[in-house]
Amino acid sequence: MSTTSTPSANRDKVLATALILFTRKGYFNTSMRDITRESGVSTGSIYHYFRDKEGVALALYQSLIARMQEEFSAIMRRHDSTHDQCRAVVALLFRITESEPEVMTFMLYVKHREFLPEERPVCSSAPFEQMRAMVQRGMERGEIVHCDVLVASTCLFGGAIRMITSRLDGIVEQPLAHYLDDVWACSWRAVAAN
Amino acid sequence: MSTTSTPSANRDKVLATALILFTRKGYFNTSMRDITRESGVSTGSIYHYFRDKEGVALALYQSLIARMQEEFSAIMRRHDSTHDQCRAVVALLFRITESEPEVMTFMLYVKHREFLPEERPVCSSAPFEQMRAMVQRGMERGEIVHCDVLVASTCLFGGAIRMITSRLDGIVEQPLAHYLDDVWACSWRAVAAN
DNA sequence: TTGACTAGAACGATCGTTCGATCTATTTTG
DNA sequence: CAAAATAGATCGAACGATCGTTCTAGTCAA
Repeated sequence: MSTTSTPSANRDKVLATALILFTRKGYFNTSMRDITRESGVSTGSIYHYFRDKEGVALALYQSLIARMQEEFSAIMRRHDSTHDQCRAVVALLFRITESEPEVMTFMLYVKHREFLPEERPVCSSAPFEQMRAMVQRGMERGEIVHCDVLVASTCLFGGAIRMITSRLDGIVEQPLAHYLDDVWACSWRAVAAN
Repeated sequence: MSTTSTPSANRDKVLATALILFTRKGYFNTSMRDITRESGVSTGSIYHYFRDKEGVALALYQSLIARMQEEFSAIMRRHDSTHDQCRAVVALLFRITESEPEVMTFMLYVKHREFLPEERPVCSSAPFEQMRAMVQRGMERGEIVHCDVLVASTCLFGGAIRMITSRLDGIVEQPLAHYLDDVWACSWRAVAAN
């Protein structure tokens, strides 16, 4: 099967399937046989593209991190003030949570340490550092109250991020867009300079 | 029947060992053999006290939830205003994070759904509902700005909770007590009525 | 004697991974 | 240009390791 249209079509199929299964059932509850069955790609092919099961998870993780990093960079280019940048970040995260919940689940809600022991925690990945950089700059500009950068960015984004995990948990019933204005009002008030 | 339990020392030893191993290596990376080796309790004894591996995790989870529920109830009894209650909650969580990081890790940072599929998510467990109840009451009293209760409690505690997970991740280097005042200032400002 | 508890060898299932065979498309050779 | 050679993909049966759990036997207190 799978008349190779592009050489790496199967590679992408494996990654897409892994994202679904890893987020739905968890990494350890997903066997390689599950991935071959759901993706239609044979064991041999998977091991041709990836070193092992961990390699699949790693490739997935890095591709999602990279994507997020690009989107954040675009936001930083598009908006000037820290206020607008950070609000755009929250809006983006809310949007992705609704349209691609698996992506958000894998980024925020999966405990990577358990199956990617080499990898640093998500919180120290590039996108999170970009968020801290925005806050840092906002502090220098006087937009954000002067205090520890870690504290400020944690408080600024903490509410929104917990809102996302609550939504992924099914605690929040309405689409996140419905809460965006309220959440942002609270979040910004927490760190606004005046 | 059910005589007042003089709970077997071995049962507690298993739970204590499981807490350490589950949080250090993860549930799926911890084998029953690991638990027998580290606890010194034989396989047969473990299966005498617990139905299966999941039963160990479940007992652990429920005991920690119950303990937290009690501590929160004590806080609600001890303090009057919502402001003081919620601040005491954050202070307590920060304190536990430092003195018993495994407890906090297991409560906040472990993805229970993967090995306790029957259990509801942490966010809808009793302690989290207590937190929401405090906020609700604060809103009725006029201490907290009137908006969706879920939004308010998420924003009020979101920063602190993310601070905890960051600390558990090793991103935050100072003991959490060092940040308590700043974090609480931000958190309360996010939802304070005036 | 009974029943709660301890012990650890053994079992069956399942897992991640390997391996040799086969197919296909591209490149090299005669 | 045709044929042969090479390299990249694909496939799935089979392997060895490890897992959670069971089972039988034994201990000890009441």
